[in-house]
Amino acid sequence: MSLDRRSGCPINLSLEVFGDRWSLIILRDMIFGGRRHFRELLNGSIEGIASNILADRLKRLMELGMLTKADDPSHKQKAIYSLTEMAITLVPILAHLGAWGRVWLPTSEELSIRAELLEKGGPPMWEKFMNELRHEHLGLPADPAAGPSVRATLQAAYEAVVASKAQAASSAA
Amino acid sequence: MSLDRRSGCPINLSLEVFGDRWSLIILRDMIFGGRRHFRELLNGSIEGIASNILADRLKRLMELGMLTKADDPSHKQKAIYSLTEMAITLVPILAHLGAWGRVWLPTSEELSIRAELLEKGGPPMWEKFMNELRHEHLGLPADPAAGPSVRATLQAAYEAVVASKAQAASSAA
DNA sequence: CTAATCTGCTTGCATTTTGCAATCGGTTGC
DNA sequence: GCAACCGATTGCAAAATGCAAGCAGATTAG
Repeated sequence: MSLDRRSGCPINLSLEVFGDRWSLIILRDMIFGGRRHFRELLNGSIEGIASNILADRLKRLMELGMLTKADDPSHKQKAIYSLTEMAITLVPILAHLGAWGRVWLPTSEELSIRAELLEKGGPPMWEKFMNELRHEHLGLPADPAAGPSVRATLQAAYEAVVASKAQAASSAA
Repeated sequence: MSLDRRSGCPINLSLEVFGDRWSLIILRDMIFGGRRHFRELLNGSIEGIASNILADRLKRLMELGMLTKADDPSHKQKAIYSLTEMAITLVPILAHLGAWGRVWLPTSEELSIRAELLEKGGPPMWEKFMNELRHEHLGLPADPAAGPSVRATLQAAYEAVVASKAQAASSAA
């Protein structure tokens, strides 16, 4: 379940890590959606991952060093998954990927608003976001002068688009 | 053979385009290796793609608008594949992907030197490279004051590492 | 106390995708 | 003429994926 190592090319090896249909989706939901539990990931992703695939990918991502797993102290049956630094440094790649997809692919408006804001925010916003993730997942100290979190900002923008679309739909009816 | 459209999320849609083990490898070989013909791609990639998979992916990438195909005027049986603007704008993503892989994965030295230079060159180098690709693949005018091509620069660095490794091996024997 | 619900998975099975090797009809260089 | 090369295609085995159901233990609502 580790790397095949078809070649030592950095692009090839990166593809061996998340060049499948689900690994990066899981990481996206953890990073941007703040999901930490199995069921949250299972029911939360709009693409509808199957539970056996999710279990397999979580295991694989742990073996590759992208995730860690711990007991949730509040619930003896809950496992809590955390991003490692290796996964947190994917943020710029996800930002670029979102920006590219927004330009060239038939994205939906409400789901691309986050990508748009993240692109406009640029590297400074990505750095701030990565520091917030380090705080949440690695226990590093939070920036005391931080203001609203990047995730909350993106989420608020998403909800505003959803609300304005609902408004437009109801006034049309 | 077009997009499944599991969701309208930009990251998801990007993954549906090149979130498999081969599509991005083919694009890498066209972009960085300058390959334009079926056989070049078949025999050129160190990962060893199978001919049926290559044929399938070329077809798929054409349907998605990432590649075009034309007759090679010098040979009635040769087809020449070209990158579209959509594919050329992947250069920054490939650069980030290479940089990430170089940090976190067991890359080989000779194959990661290109990623290192591309990372050091930053956005200005990426832009120059993209313009060179636009000249090669889209027929846009070349920058008259350009100097050596980015691809040639990267290739020379790769060959220098290979040569120095061969030197070290022979002096050890 | 008890029943329903929730927890992170696992199992069995059908379908789809991939990988491998051989091959094809046509073109080209010698 | 003939070997090498062109972009594929075919047949088949192996692996990955998708789907629905189920599992044992923990928790919670009534």
